[in-house]
Amino acid sequence: MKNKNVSMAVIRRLPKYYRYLSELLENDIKRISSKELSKLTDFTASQIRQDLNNFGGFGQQGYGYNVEDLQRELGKILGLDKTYRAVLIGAGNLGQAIANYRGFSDSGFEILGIFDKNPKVTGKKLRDVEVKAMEDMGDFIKENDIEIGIICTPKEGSQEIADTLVESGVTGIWNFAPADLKVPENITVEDVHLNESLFTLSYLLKEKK
Amino acid sequence: MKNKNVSMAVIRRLPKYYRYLSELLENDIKRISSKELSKLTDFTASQIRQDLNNFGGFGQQGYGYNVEDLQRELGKILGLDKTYRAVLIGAGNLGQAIANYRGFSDSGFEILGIFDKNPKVTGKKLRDVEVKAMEDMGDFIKENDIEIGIICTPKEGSQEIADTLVESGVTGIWNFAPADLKVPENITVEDVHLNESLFTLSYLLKEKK
DNA sequence: TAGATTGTTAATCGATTAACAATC
DNA sequence: TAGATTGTTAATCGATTAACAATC
Repeated sequence: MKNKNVSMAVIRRLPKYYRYLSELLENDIKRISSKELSKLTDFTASQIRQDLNNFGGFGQQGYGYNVEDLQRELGKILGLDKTYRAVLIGAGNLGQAIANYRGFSDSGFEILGIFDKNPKVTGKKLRDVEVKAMEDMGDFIKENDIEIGIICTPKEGSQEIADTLVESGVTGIWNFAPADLKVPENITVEDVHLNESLFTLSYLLKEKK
Repeated sequence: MKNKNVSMAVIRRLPKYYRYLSELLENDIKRISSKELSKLTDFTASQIRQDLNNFGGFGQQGYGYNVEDLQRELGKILGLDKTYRAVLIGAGNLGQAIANYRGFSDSGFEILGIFDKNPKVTGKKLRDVEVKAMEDMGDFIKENDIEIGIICTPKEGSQEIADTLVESGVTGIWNFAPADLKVPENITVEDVHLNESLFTLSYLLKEKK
């Protein structure tokens, strides 16, 4: 698999390919050309072929791509064939929403521990997982081989939480706190900055006037 | 204000500038150079100057930028000086989290109506707003001059909801459903595709091994 | 004034699009 | 086989970085 130096632009398009291929599969469509996939995704056919060829030659001249094969291969490329062990920090509104989000466990992400610093919340259960105190997090991560931390706290304290996660052995962080976390370069952080998304919407609304 | 044809890449950096400038302002820092801002944001100083100059010459040679002025100007550029009237559709986990999210009303977004198709949910209150039946949405939007619709439903039905929103006069959609909504080109859609973010994290984790 | 730093033009880099030979 | 469509190279486009004159 020749997947060296794939640009972030390409990587962020992969989930969309995967989504449409999964839809096609559900609808029992067997084959698709880059041209047809272009209509669905709004990427150009040329770009689609370029993107896919970063990972291998999945198509066939004169035919196109086999939907089932390509979907499965993209799933592998995205790492969806494996399961990840995760903890979630911050059992507020957003944390609860993420913990209860089904699409999440469906994609192979298991939330094994939930932590909150608020004693009023600890002890409660979310999806069969009891909310524990922040102090217990480090040991829990080590004992349970946790790979991913999901930060659903306010920005205050988020850096300290990230530090603890990294010290305890987590390699990836899904960060919903509106802050840029500083982590060693071997650690992956994927941000979901709702504020920034909202501000972008605000800007675009104003411009369209 | 010479803000024609500003690229999306630039626009998506603006909220980050705004966030750091707001932090500097809180810490009573009066001035900042592009070089210093570069250290905070991890964008290059050159890029920062280019970006800002899309909207005007906010700096002063030999001095840098006045934090308070620049923060205020960026707020205006992002449209944060105005309030937006919004409705939210889908009072599930995520919908509740968004409805209760404070940073949201703080940024000038008011959720005036919440709608759900589930009769078990309608009638309940979220943040003083009663959840209404889907059928009432169109009229509510027209009567209350709603500008923004926030879609927090599953992908099933999300396109129909978008259609109703647009028909009723909404001009912007904040979309959390994992689908690409088809809307007329004068309508703005800002997507938050949690699935795609998660898949990207999954991919990156696998690569770092 | 001298030093610092902007605003802006020019150079570079990277990503997208176009073209087409290979081939199913 | 003829038609279709890929994989891949070359051309174009756009975004980032570098450089520096203007100027506070």
